Amino acid sequence: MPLPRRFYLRPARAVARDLLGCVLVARRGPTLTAGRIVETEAYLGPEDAASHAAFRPGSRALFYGAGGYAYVYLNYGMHHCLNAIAGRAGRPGCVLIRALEPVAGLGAMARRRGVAQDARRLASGPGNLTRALAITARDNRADLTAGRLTIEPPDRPRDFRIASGPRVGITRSVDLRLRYWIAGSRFVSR
DNA sequence: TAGCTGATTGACT
DNA sequence: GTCAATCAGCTAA
Repeated sequence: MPLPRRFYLRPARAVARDLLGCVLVARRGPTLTAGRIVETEAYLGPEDAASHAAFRPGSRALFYGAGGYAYVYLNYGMHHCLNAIAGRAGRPGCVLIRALEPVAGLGAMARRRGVAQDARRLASGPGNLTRALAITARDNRADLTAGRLTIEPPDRPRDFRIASGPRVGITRSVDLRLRYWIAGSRFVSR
C-alpha cells in the first residue's frame, strides 16, 4: 500500500525527513523498478528564492495544490528531476528526491543508464534516478498514492540517523539547511 | 526574435 | 579543478 494522502498534507520539511527510507516504485508495463529514498531536499513557497514556486509560473498550480502528486521538470535541457508535492491545497511546498538505493529492477536500471550494474551509482543523483526509473515529463502531475508511480512506507525499521545540511546545486537561498540524507549511506549523491 | 539561466552530469586536465 | 551538452520558459526589445 502506498503512503496515504495525509502523509503529504504536511509542511515540506516534515515530508522531506519522513520520506527517507521510503521506497519509490515505478511500474512500466511488465518492468518494475524501485529504490529506497536516501536523500531529499525541501523547497518552500515564495519565501524560498530557490523554489520553483517563486519563479516558475508553469509549476505554480501544482505547488499550491494538495500534496501527493509528482512534479517532474526538465532542467539544463537534458535531465529530469522528480519532486513530491507537499502541503495542503493553498500551501506551496515540495520535496526533491535526490538519490535512491536500488532495491528492484537493477538490470532494467542499468540498461536505461547504459552503464554497468553498479547499484551504488545507478540512481545517485536527481537526473540519474529519473533515467534509471524511466521517469519523464509524462509523469508530471501523476498521483503518488495510486497508479504507476508510487511511494511505499519503509520496508524495514528505521535504524538510520538523519543528517541535514545546506542544499546543493542551487544559486539562491544557499544558506537554508533543507537537505536531508541518511547518515552514512553509500548511495547519496556527491 | 534573440539571448539568457538553471534544483545536472560526465568527460577531461 | 574546468567545461560542454541542450531546452523550456523567462526577459528585453
